[in-house]
Amino acid sequence: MPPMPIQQSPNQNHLLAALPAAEFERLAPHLEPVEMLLGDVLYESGGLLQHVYFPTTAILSMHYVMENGSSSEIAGVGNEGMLGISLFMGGNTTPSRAVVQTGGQGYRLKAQLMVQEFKRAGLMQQLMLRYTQALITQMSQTAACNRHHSLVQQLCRWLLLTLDRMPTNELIMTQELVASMLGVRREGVTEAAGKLQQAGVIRYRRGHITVLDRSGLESQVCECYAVVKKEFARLLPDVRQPQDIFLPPQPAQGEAVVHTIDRSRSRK
Amino acid sequence: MPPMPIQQSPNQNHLLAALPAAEFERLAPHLEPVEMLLGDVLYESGGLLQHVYFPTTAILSMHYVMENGSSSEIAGVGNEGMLGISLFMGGNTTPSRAVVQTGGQGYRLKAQLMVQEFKRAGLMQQLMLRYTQALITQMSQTAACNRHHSLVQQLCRWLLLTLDRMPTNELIMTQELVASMLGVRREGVTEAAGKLQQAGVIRYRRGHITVLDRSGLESQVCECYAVVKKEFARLLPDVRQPQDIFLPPQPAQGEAVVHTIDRSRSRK
DNA sequence: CGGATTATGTTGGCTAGCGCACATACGCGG
DNA sequence: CCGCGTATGTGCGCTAGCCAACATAATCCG
Repeated sequence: MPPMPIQQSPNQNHLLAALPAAEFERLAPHLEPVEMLLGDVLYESGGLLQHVYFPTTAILSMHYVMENGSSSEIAGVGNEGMLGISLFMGGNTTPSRAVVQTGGQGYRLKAQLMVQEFKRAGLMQQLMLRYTQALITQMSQTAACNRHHSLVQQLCRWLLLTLDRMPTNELIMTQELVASMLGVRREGVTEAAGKLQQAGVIRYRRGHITVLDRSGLESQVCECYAVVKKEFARLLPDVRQPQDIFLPPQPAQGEAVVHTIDRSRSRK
Repeated sequence: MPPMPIQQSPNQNHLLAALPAAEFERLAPHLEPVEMLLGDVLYESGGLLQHVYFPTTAILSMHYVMENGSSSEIAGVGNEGMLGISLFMGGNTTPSRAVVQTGGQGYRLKAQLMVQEFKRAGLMQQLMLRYTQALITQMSQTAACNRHHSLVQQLCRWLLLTLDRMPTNELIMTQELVASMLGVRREGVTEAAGKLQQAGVIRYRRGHITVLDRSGLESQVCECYAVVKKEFARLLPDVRQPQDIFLPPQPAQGEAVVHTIDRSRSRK
């Protein structure tokens, strides 16, 4: 069937929704609704950014492709955020590329208008900067997670983050694709997903992954998911939050820390 | 011997040096020279930022410490950059901690003054945002590198990045410390460093690592180093660049590494 | 309906890096 | 100049995840 033009509204994107009326009105006429298909490349590595994107139902993904062909996701962008921060950060390009991870809708805004609005130094600017800060947390957490946690844990993290950006609990996505997101082999994903299916947490068939038991994911995921969620909640509190946020027993921030650089990685 | 008060000047920091005269003059009276000792913790995870730091001879490091005690460097900050971006990005804290990786001098600026200056939306702001963008590249490249490259390659990358921030070619640093930076075992570093020493590229003794042959490092390092360097050069071209820059076949010059520090919270 | 395409399952061998448990030796401080 | 504290060297078993080469099966499409 043809892609039916589903109704969407800009305020399905949390950042747009959080804009004060005045700023929103100024932008609204220029928000161009776009349909994005799975696999579409929105930014090529090193290319100039023509638009910024505010997904509503689509999910986007920033990638880095290495010389040897392997790739890793750097960060994902759903209706909680936007794609194209490097525009107002000063470079007009990024060394990463951006692709559509889940087909759907969104809005885009011409680069020049975005920069213009940013330079007004209003709430829009503040919002964008805070979002960027949250994105930085997500990226650095991913770096640490890549290093220290198992594939299954990382898969759980990725599924939860993706789930939070979705209206349903079914991802349209091959294991191959998931593998390229996590930067691992497809077989590795098959194995990890197999374990989760065995545990009754997910079910999958050709190109579809359905989450049956969200709390099952939460019980296996590493701390990284909660850290990212918490930081988003802290930085963008006024922004509508996904239904259920996973925040374990965590009492407060300001944990017991050692005084010098951690020298005993094996101290449990 | 006592730590002799070595002469330093704010323009030894590339970001400060790149400020237009007017903005620099405004800030100068408030730049407070500080001596930072190896191991000092400038920001604790989740703590409030009291100052931003502009290293001149010191090298700082942003870390993330995981629940199981293992840790990874997220980004380093030397005289090419500053510590404390989350201040003007909107959060007043970061989930990461910042420590002194190489003792030395620098300047710090009270948080409030920094924010004030940033809000003037002058060149200072632009500079800070560009720096942040470069930092993002460094972080995401690290994430990908963690995933796809060997320990030796990563060690080379780290050594080169650190070298670029140093006046000499000798790091005061134990293998244990390097290990905690890279997020690997100490024994792994011993092995990797052993290989490099065997190849005549470095020499080390108890707590000292001397780089004998920079080009040797460059020939073994992965692409990640060049990507980061190139991005810094692109985003901060007006900023004074370190002496020798590694950019293989590339015509353009490029170099500048970013780091941020703040010792406000725990001072020994 | 049937064949081509593509996603997933499986297997075996391989290696990097982990964890642990030491041995050794450097060099600072008394 | 001696000695202890700590940085470094090594060895061994182990495991996660890699690489390659398939077998099987679901879906698309003619």
